[in-house]
Amino acid sequence: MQINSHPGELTMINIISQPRIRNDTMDTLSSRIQNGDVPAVCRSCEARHGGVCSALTPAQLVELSKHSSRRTIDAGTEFIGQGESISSYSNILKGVVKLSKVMADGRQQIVGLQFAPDFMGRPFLGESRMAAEAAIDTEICVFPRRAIERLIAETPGLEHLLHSQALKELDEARDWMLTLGRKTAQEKVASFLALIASHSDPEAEEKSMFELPLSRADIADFLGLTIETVSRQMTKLRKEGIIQIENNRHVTVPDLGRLVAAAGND
Amino acid sequence: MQINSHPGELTMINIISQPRIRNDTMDTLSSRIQNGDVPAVCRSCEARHGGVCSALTPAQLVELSKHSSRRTIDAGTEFIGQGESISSYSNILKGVVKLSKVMADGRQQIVGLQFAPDFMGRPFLGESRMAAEAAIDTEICVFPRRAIERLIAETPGLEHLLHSQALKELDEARDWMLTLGRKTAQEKVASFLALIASHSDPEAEEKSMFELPLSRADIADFLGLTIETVSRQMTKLRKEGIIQIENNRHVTVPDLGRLVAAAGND
DNA sequence: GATGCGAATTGATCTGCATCAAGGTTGCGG
DNA sequence: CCGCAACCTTGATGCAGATCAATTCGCATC
Repeated sequence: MQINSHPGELTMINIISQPRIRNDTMDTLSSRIQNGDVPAVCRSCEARHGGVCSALTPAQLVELSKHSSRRTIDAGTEFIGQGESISSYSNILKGVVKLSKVMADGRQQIVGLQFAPDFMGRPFLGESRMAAEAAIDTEICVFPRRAIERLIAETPGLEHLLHSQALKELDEARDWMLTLGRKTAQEKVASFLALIASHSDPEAEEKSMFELPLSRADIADFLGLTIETVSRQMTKLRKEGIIQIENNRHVTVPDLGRLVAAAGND
Repeated sequence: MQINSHPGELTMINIISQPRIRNDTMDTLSSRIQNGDVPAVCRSCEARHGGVCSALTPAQLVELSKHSSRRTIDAGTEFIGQGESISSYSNILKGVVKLSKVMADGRQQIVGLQFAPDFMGRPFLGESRMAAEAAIDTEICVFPRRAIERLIAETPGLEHLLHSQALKELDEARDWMLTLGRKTAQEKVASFLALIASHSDPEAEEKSMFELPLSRADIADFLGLTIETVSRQMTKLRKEGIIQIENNRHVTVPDLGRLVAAAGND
């Protein structure tokens, strides 16, 4: 296990003494929650609105926050191993996590990308069927397995929320199966870029600019290709004017429509 | 829509008058349910034990059975189209259903296989993101969308059951992503055979015999290959002694261990 | 700016699977 | 028993993407 905990940010208790950040906006968004009762740590937390915590009452938040802790995970560090037993769940607060499977001989496939404020963990199963690794610097809020499972049992809304997320991930996985099984290399790369664009800039209609959260090697593992093929297809898309590449990681898409067409989704 | 309804078997009401089948075994298995209160149609139904209905009380079963109907679907007929709006859910009672996605130019990928007593349908979403087609002759029990959603809201155990199935399907989809993205043609075919073997004969340790529920074309669409490649790899596996092929559809696996090794799962 | 190193690109060649093209098998209706 | 059609197998050839092999780029450190 290679979790990096920054001093003064590891536990909830330490964070409580920090100044609240962006509190005004949060209050606006969460008119239905009584902020006075919500733990201070949670008040500035994104996950309280989109993540698991949005299904909890203030009293439950208080209880859960006693057992949870924030962690910062550096890019490239694996924090759950394939086949490892699971003793905790977590919420992604910031960053991107890749879920991957490895074969005995080392062949690897990324089977999912998770963004904030996704919930991570496989409920009702003792061990992880894949590895989780931070693709870029990432912050998560970790809950002990026991606490979450108790909350699920007593809060139907929470199970509904996790069920919805599982269905969303299932839809994504099946979309990706079509990409892996039937698309050409160019379509695969375009599909990946379209996926990232839609996540980093959900309401963009035409133009989009973003930082790729994955290296070429990661992209290859996500698309079932090699690094070289990914690179060639990126240059091909660039020469066709569908994308512009600044710093290897920074991509501009002048016309999302053309990108989506190149991805084979017409 | 091409649903084939056999006269006398279409509605619950007609079935009520039929003799009960395998009633003794059923009673043994379901000691916790008062059979006297359970609708007669449901008493001989497999899905009452493994499927959605196992989470319902006898009173709920009675209510649901009033709105549900049995249907027989011939092999090869599509009964839900991609992008079609969903007005019902169903339980598979018998048979195999393939879920597939098609691209605009006709390329197709099977993204899931469902066996009895799986639940079919995408809760909380108005339209289907893929097509459903019977791979072999199949029987389903159809419930109106409204009825199921009402039951979910009032029965936490039902949502838990559907959540568990969604997680199971997600695990399967991700396993298949590894197969599609990183395995060779031979490993793909071996993986498919191993999958079918495990479904048709779950507790077999060494030897297994089964009927393939899919044609070569379907297998190709499931594996992201062509018919020809599937056929070649089947003969290759046969010549290597890993499988025996009787009638194109009937396969014998003398040593499951060797098959699993050929599938790349060591 | 020079140095060094991992990451990315680019080029040459190879190969696994697709594609194209015949046959062979099975089963059904006349 | 024959002929047709759907399905499967087998063979010959082509090509997309893998593999092998240099560069080149980006960026941090001195």
